Amino acid sequence: MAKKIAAKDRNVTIDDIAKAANVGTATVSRALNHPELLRKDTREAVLRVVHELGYIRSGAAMALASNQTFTVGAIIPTFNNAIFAASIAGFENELSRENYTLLVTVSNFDPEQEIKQLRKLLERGIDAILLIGLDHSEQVFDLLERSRCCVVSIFGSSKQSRIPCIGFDNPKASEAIVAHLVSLEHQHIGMISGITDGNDRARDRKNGVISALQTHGLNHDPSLFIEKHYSHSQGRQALRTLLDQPTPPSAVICGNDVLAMGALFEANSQNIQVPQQLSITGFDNLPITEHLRPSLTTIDVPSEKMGIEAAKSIIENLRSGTTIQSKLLKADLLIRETTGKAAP
Amino acid sequence: MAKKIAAKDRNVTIDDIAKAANVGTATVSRALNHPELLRKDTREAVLRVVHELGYIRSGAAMALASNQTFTVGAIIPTFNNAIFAASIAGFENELSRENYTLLVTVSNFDPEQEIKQLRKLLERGIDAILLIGLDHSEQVFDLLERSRCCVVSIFGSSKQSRIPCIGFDNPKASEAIVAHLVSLEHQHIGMISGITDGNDRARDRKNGVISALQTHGLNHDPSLFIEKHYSHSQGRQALRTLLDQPTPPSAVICGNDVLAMGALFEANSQNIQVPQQLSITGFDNLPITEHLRPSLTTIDVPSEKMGIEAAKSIIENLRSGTTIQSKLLKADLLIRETTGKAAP
DNA sequence: TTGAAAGCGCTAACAG
DNA sequence: CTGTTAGCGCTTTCAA
Repeated sequence: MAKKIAAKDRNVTIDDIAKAANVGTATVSRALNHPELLRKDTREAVLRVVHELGYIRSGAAMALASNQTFTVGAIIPTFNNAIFAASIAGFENELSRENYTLLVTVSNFDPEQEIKQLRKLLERGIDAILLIGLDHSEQVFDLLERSRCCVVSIFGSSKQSRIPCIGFDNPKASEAIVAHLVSLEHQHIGMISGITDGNDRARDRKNGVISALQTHGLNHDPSLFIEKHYSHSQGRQALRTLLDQPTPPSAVICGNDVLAMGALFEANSQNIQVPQQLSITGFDNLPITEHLRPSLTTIDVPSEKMGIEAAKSIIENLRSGTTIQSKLLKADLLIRETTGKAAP
Repeated sequence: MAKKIAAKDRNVTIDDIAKAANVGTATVSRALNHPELLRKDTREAVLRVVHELGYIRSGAAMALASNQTFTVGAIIPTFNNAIFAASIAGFENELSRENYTLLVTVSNFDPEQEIKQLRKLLERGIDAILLIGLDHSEQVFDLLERSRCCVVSIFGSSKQSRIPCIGFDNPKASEAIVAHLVSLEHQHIGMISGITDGNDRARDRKNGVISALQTHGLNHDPSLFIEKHYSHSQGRQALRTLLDQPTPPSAVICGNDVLAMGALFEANSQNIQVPQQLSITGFDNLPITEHLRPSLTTIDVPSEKMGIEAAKSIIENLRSGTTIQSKLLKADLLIRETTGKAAP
């Protein structure tokens, strides 16, 4: 009796299907994975039983036997920035269409966390993994190599990355911003950058600005370059600091849109006219930035597209073993209302 | 030769460890899962070898043998709304701390998609699952029941849900909004609601408004109630429609902050003074809403907290089999600057 | 405290 | 075209 309950309680397995359909387990497996190998009636008979019994395959058993999980991992710095959400959305959507599932973890911009999360993902079993940017600890590269797991990185811009990278040219984008501001006759340019330590994107953006400044024969005043964590309030605070300088900047370049919005909100609060008294630029083109008043001049980062392309590359690699090619997408300057002629 | 390469190419398994450490596989397993059962020196010896060989356990094999995956699934409507991102962030964070991993999929507000995704998650193998809201197709409940998978839903407010639910009282929040507007002497109140079909949260919020209107003896004018998909532009468009009515509302209640921001942006564009000429309310309290000018009056939805609580309940259930208790968190009205006295 | 060995449910040779 | 069967790498009795 107890036994019977236990038996009923057990999940339906491939053996149950095989028995009920009067075929071997291999045939059931084929009906599900390689239907074209079966005679039409056998296939249909098996599939009918599968439906009748509400059979759900065991991913664990499949993974163990076939050595693939149809699962792809991702480690993102945070969920609290719409830019990563957009990439993950594109990534998930594309994976899902090909019947892959997404395992997501968050590193909180912490290298140690990233190692831990990677180890966990590898242990769980993944066929491929998505990483953000190019700055990763040696252990990460090590684990990746030893596990021979397919990897793709997005958001980065290095041409000589150790892992395939679908990104865009961060420094070039920075240069476009500087060129734009210079064309508006700004001479005194400041920057609210993200924390550059361990963050290649933030570093690339900042260095791009600095080198462009030099290119245009402008002075790079370190006291006008502030690094902040990405948040509205940090952006606000940074702008306050900048405005407190002996000679405040006439234009502020921000490391991303969140910081830029913070700066813009602060300017609003202080009744500083943007762009008449102060120009502000962002980076990312979050959906909301076009609706702000004034709307934000920013870089149109292809966040969703990077996710989609990354997924496509991964799937192709998994299917046919083609090595993944790095790709540089374009990220154009979007001139909107927060930038204007420098006050005389 | 080829054989040797193949051998080297193979992943390190528990057998390799057992052999290298001169113990049985059971001992290795114990060293990793129940270290307290081993003598100190045996344990340490095994662990040393584990590190030396860079051993990574096979999640598939573990799952197959132990019938648990240490993986939890989640199906969210979309990544394109910071509110879900916040919940997922809290959820992931909490799971991660207990060494669980998160499998995320997106339904795009489509019941068919949800079924497909659930089936996929179940097949991949999950120990528990997080769902948004209480509206789910019969098949979802069916699958859940048959798989005996631990479930929790967040964001919903029904007291008599079929699945445990960690949410808040949506109708009550709506009532608070109406009461607030009434106290400001608004008599002509409109609403830009989310699409209510298949969305219990949107429905609860809308119905909450309608019934509160009645409670306060106000007329519910259906032409002032519009349903829109959640996006800034839909919010803008809806406000335009509302303002085109013969007698436009003096206050507009929005189904969420995204719609509210859209309405606010539209009002800004049309140079309509908020709140002097028009009051607007949101729902969710997205981080950005406090920085807008005017800042948005909205409902402080405990999005992250719901994620955290859900994760805690799940983990407790998985560990000790305690059934999950539904919980109603509070979601208070946050009176900010977009609401004011009705124009006379 | 440890080891041997029987599965877990599926895939993929191999054989027919 | 289909069935038999040997694993996949781990957990977990059961015995020692």
